[in-house]
Amino acid sequence: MEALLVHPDPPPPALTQALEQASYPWKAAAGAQAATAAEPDDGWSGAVVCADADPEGAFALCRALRKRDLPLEPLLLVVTGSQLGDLELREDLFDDFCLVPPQPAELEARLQHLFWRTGRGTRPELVEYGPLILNLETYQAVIGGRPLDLTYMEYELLKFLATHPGKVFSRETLLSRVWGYEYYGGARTVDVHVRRLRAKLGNEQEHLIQTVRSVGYRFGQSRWGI
Amino acid sequence: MEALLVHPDPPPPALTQALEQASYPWKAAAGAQAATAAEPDDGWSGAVVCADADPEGAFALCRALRKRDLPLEPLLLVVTGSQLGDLELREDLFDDFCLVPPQPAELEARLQHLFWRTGRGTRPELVEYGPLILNLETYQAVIGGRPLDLTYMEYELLKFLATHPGKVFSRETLLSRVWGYEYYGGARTVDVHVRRLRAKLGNEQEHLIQTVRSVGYRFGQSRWGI
DNA sequence: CAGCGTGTGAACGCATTGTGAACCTGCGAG
DNA sequence: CTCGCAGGTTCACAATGCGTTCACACGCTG
Repeated sequence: MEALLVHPDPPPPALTQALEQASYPWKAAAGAQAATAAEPDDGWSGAVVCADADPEGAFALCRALRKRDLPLEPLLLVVTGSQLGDLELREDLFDDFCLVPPQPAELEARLQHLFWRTGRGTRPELVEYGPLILNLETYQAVIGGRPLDLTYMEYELLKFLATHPGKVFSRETLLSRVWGYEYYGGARTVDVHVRRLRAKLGNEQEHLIQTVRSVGYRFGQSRWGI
Repeated sequence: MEALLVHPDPPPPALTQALEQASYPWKAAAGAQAATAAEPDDGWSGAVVCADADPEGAFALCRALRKRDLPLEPLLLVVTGSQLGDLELREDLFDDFCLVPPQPAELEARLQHLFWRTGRGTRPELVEYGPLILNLETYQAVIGGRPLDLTYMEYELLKFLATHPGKVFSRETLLSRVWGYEYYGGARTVDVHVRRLRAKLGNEQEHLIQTVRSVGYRFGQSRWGI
């Protein structure tokens, strides 16, 4: 996801903390010029403008962002309680607002709703490891840009392994954590699924799942290269 | 100015106090029926729904208000901090939200902004995805220029799926979000409606609704670019 | 009553999955 | 160096779980 434009530069700690906690990428900019200079190739995904310290500058920035060829949306304004009255004649400068200090959960919900409204969809939940990307919402997997057509159990197994990279799991552990039932008899089950996974990963990437003899399987590189 | 619809009946004192202070006229209603019964001749000017005491009832009311011939707008939801997570898949049920206890100044500013937005908002109210266009005002659907003759449930199901492209939904989720009741017994219902939808979409487009085995259904392709 | 929309149970077909057995491989013992 | 074996890989096949499809019942509306 592209970055959010955040004002001012540097932003107040409470705001950055809330953004980090909601795991939205962001870049700060002091003014309209800086915002244009630092803009990502695909454009800003939105803006969060904090108006408590320098209201004039903040509103000026909002106005500039709205006057561009492609008006920047969505724009979330952060204001103090005493500034609420100032919003009345500036309704066109923002899409939503919240009060200082911004609460992470509220900020996240507001951004979520704004992105939904502006049609950009939701931020996908991803599991990433090197060339592998698992999209937990769409149940799709991609390795090095190539989509993987995985069955349900394959996906679940890969998801479990990829969320604990480097760690070795015994077959029993995998059976109970991925399959969800107690192990009774079929350790081969894991082997075969690992094999099918490796086959679908392809020659290039099949080393991502390593066999640890007499122990189990590990996903990804161990720190020691073994 | 026409009255705001307020839920529940009676509303929490903090809410009424804030509304009085902001001098918005209002009437309380406990549910969808009461809301229809008490509706002014010119319709509600908007709604403020407080969800802290009875979330299920509140969301049901929102859904009902949105499903009317003329969906009620704007709709402001009042929630507790712990309910923020519940908003994620209900983005279509409200236009803005604020936290309990509602602060008069914030509530006034939010209502002000909502009225401004809906007053001059650009709202053809379209849902678009590739060749598919849903006109939420006229309840018509078009695929690749060809009009679709959908039944009510088919339209609702397609609308829900198309507003969350790429995301996989279980049958239970679809039942509770589209049908609006708790699942008891009929997962086949979803299958059959999906089948009827696919049939009407035609051979060309039926792939828009994909089956994710052991999980559910997905509309459209996921986007990896973001 | 006919027609339509909708929900539900049952039959069917097939992809997925689990399992046993054969085969391979690495490693230690002798 | 060779042998034996424990453990891993691969294969083939059967069972089962899941989705699709069909047929029908129910309720509503004209």
